[in-house]
Amino acid sequence: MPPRKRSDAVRNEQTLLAAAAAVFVRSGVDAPIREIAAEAGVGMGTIYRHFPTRADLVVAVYRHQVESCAAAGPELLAAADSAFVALRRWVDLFVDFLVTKHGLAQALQSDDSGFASLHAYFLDTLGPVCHALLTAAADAGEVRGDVQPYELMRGIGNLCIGQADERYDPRRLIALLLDGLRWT
Amino acid sequence: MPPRKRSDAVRNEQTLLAAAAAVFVRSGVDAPIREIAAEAGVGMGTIYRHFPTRADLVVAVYRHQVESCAAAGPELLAAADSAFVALRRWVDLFVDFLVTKHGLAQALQSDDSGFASLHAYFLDTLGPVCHALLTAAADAGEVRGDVQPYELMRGIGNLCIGQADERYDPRRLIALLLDGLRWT
DNA sequence: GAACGATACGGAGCACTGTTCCGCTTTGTC
DNA sequence: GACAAAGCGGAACAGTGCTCCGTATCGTTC
Repeated sequence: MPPRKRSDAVRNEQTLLAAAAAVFVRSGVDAPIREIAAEAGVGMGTIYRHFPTRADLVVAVYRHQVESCAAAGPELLAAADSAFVALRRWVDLFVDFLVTKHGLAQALQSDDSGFASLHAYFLDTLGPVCHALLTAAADAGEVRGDVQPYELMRGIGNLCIGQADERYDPRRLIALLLDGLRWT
Repeated sequence: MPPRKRSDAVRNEQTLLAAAAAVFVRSGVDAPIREIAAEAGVGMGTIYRHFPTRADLVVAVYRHQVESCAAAGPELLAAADSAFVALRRWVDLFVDFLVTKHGLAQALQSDDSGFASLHAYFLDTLGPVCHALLTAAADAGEVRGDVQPYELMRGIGNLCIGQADERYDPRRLIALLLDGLRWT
């Protein structure tokens, strides 16, 4: 069996998660590693030891929220009158999550190697949920059946990139996209 | 009247444009300034003197193509049977332009100060064209009338971000978006 | 074609960031 | 208390944007 972790390591990991969460809010998920290290009061080596890539840190910080979003999918499907409504509500949750995390949508598309596994994590966790909603809506004849979960999620993520202002509300365009999904 | 420009300055500006075009193809519009300088065989100071910000260089390299895209708008409107078809064709041109310039769509959304004026240039040049197409289609009752050119262009630009592959074709989602535009 | 002021050039230098690496410290155990 | 293993800190290196100024080149004037 693996040896128990040292108490200082456990403590530092928690400290780091809290610090990263605070810094992400303040400076976005692209914040300099040094800034997170300073916020946590640890050295940079400590961050890299616990979270070898930036994606690991981002995933750790947002894991609960992502999983909660994943869990909401089946619930919405069971509760809503139509599968399309469930899909729309789930997309709302997804969008709410993305737009409140500065730079996260951008990071999801970044080809920066430090973010490589972020893409994969989101896809693995939320992809099946999106697939279920999409399939249900397609089976009910509420949306066309030739759209894949991957492209829908990526499209939605892309539409969330950039600072929203009074001239650009990602939700408006995403609503348009979902309308386009329906039989024409 | 302003004094004539020095011949070496004129020559260098042309050399730089050619070099930048080549490097943008190879390494994207985010390529290091040093790489462009090396390609052109000039010092970095020379680049910054001619093109103070990266956006200036990008605009200079792509000016002709952007203007040609802008010019196509009215022509398509005059030639096509319906305003919606004209809009769709124009969007195709816009998308073709964006997806063939690695990193350009990303740059358009970047809040990096070096790209700040790029956004403005695209908006100034293509915004009115998009507005005309959108208005014509709305007047013909072919699309809803509550969508602004800015949000449409930005949405399309966003959908073009990231490497297209067999799982993600920006054109598919943009077609969906345009379909959503017709929904009343 | 020589001299000269204006213009432009080159690249060293600074600031900032990601990432690695290794000597030092802390922890848990005996 | 002593010891090995685990963990820590931050100096150091590499890549990049951008500035600044000594030097080189150009165009003009005589």
